[in-house]
Amino acid sequence: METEDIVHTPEVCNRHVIAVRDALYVLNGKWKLPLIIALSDGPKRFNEIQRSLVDISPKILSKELKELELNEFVERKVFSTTPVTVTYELTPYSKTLDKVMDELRSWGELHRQKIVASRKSKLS
Amino acid sequence: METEDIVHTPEVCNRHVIAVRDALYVLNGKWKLPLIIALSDGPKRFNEIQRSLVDISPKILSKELKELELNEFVERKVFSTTPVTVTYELTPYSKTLDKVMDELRSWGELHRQKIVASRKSKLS
DNA sequence: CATACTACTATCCCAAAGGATACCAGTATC
DNA sequence: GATACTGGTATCCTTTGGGATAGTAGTATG
Repeated sequence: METEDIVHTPEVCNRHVIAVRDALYVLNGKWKLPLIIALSDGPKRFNEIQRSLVDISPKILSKELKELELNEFVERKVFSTTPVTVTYELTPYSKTLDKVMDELRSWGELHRQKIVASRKSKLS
Repeated sequence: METEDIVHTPEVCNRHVIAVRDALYVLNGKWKLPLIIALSDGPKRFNEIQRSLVDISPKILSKELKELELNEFVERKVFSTTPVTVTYELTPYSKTLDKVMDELRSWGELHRQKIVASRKSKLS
């Protein structure tokens, strides 16, 4: 049942390439995932995010948040306090990324272990 | 059982960010995944790959193949025919990416559908 | 003897990503 | 009146990714 009866026509491969690229296009860049993870324990304000992700400049943070908003991973809420406060929080749609993130995370851990192990064996 | 008893300490989040970044670091760029998919139906020679991935220049192809080799996704084999031929093929380790790729692919398809749907609703 | 094939490398160039710094309006605080 | 807070923008700069083009050594083929 789990056997690989995959057909390797150029068309099928091409669809796969496109789908995977679509996914990576949305997730790539230096800050998208750190941002999503930073927001995963609740809404945060602009300056709060900037403080928790050390070394991100306001220009970059602004740009990344806009992109996350466009992709509907993040909702921006404005409160008319004085001064105005703005919060950013994850949308329900962002939860559809959970399995992708889990796989990326566990594979990333596996790969790091492998790298470390192969470094050691080369020091033999 | 599937409930989210995730602890959101900065340390845990940080480990997650690092692992996910490690994974994306290996997969990103314009050509890594097309290359892996291109090799998924068997070994290919350098010029064969270049012909099947239209528009990749030899410099880029060479660089990408070296990186894939470093990460042990691809094995390079030299045959002393005349002229020398070189083949590239996926390693068993590259199969550890299967689940990641599947998740990325299916999420990419989901996301594309969402984009298309939301475009339509905005044309209302 | 010229051309084509093998697998590349070298050089130069352009565009995009990312970052540093200064600045904006408005209000509150010292 | 100076400073600090809110959430950003504007400008300039550097780094990185990627691409175009030409060239390499050695052999074979016309």
